[in-house]
Amino acid sequence: MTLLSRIQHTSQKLTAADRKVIEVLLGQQAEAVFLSAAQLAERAQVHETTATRLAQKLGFSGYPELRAQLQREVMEGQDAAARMRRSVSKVADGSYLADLVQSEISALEQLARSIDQRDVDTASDMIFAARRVFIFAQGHATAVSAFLQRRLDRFAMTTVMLTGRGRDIAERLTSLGQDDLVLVLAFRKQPTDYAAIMGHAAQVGARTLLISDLAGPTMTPPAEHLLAAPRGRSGTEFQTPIVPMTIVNAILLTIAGRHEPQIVTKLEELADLFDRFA
Amino acid sequence: MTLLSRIQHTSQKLTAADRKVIEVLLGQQAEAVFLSAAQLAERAQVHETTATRLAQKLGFSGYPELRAQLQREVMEGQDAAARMRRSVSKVADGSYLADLVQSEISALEQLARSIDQRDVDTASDMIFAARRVFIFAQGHATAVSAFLQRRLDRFAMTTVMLTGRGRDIAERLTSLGQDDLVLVLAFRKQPTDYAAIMGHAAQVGARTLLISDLAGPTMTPPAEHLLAAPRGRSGTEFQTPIVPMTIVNAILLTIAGRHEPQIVTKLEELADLFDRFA
DNA sequence: AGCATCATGCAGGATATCCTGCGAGTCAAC
DNA sequence: GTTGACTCGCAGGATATCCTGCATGATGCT
Repeated sequence: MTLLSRIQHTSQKLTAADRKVIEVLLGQQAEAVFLSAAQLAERAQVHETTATRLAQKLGFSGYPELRAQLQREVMEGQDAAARMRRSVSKVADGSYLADLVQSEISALEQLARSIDQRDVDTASDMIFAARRVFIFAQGHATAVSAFLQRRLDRFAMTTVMLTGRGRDIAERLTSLGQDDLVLVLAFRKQPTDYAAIMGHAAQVGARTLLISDLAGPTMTPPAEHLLAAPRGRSGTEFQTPIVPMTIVNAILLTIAGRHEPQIVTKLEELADLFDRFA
Repeated sequence: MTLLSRIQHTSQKLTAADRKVIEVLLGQQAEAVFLSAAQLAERAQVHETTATRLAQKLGFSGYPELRAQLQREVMEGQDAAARMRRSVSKVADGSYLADLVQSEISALEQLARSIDQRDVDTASDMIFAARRVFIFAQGHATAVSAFLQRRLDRFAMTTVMLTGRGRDIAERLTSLGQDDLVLVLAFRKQPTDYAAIMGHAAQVGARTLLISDLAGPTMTPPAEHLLAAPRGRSGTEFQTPIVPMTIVNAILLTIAGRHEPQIVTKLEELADLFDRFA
């Protein structure tokens, strides 16, 4: 039973003080969900007791239950995606494709909420300004890094892949200088060589950019700039590279958009090159 | 100071248990704002104490302060999300990220309409039944194929990558037999070697599967089974691998789901299962 | 192996939050 | 004016929530 219907159902027995409380409760829902009985009462200019008794009048065992109900309602109201997800999984059970699409969509919605365009701008500028871009990725992240590298090459940027282990990376890192950028793609947990690479970058004055998921903020040492968003299905381990892939695409689009003149001509030159080979 | 920046700033001092808590905190923000220290700790599978101490490490006087900070940020974030959703129509404000997310979402919705789960089932069975899977991909499709190969390897399947040009491919194709499957990832236009590969496969009796976009139906000779969906942003030069990537993920999920003792319907349960393979 | 350092869990106390018995005040009916 | 019904606030107890000292165990270094 919804809070509103409970209120209507009990409206005859409500006092003036009760109505004051309800006014705050419904009028400031977004904040009210966090308030204790005393805080709520203070906003409504009534005594704390009134809050407790109102909750009981409305059929709850006490104030905390009332608040929990309000929390549920507010969350559902705002999470339209959740509502959709429920109905879909109910209709199309056994359809992995439909389920997957649904969860990817909500992951993308979450992405838009997690990262601001300004952060993307910063990342784009860092890449565009770099003399060379060293891309570090391991495991599943290589799928994203391969894509990124191809695109940056198209933009006529110089990229260096850091894919192997220890030694291989160290060798390729020797030339790293202060005009270069180290771009790390890492998910789930901090890669073994992460600290060493970041440490070296800091030492030679290279800039650092980390694209990650929830593990991003915990990696140490921290990168100069971080783009991180949860990769779908909070709590579960099932995660696809869709979200980081989209982050990368947003960066690429931004580079293209903000530096259109240069990029476009590079692409045209490339088209000529292709023609000559074909 | 934002919670995220505090986490980054303190990342050196964070323990494994701390990270678990942070994962829940950020991954399930919407719900975490309501949880008590004990409830949060339970979700993160750590002791309540950890929550308290994490809050102090991050510079709060205690857990309640941390939660209050999270509440503030979530509330602001929701305002921001609402603002963004409202201004989605006018993309001119330079928010490439928001625009991109929006178009990816509609591309995914289109995908769910274009491909039926039964087609995914067929593809999954073909892959699972194959002795070896030969994966052919070129250009941007390699990003997807690399991902697919990694996953199939985790399923303990035998994969062979066909990536190079002409000669390289021919050499690796010599062993192709009738128990094998040729899986082609190709977008935009038919790759140069496509016809040769498909021809050879037909000759030796190998099965063929094509994952593609709008160009798929026009490729000749046709593959035995085709999974194709438009990749959004029709007409634009910039196309992302999100849709084919999601097709591949659906296939992988289906394989995992159909060949596991227990029949699982929920994606949550599948996630665990999938993780066991991954 | 031995030691130091640190992370983690436990137990108990401190605090915040909530509930309830009691009484003062208000109002209307008689 | 008295009574009764009701609202509201207070105070104290009950409970939930949180914090901290201590012990244990893990880890790493010498």
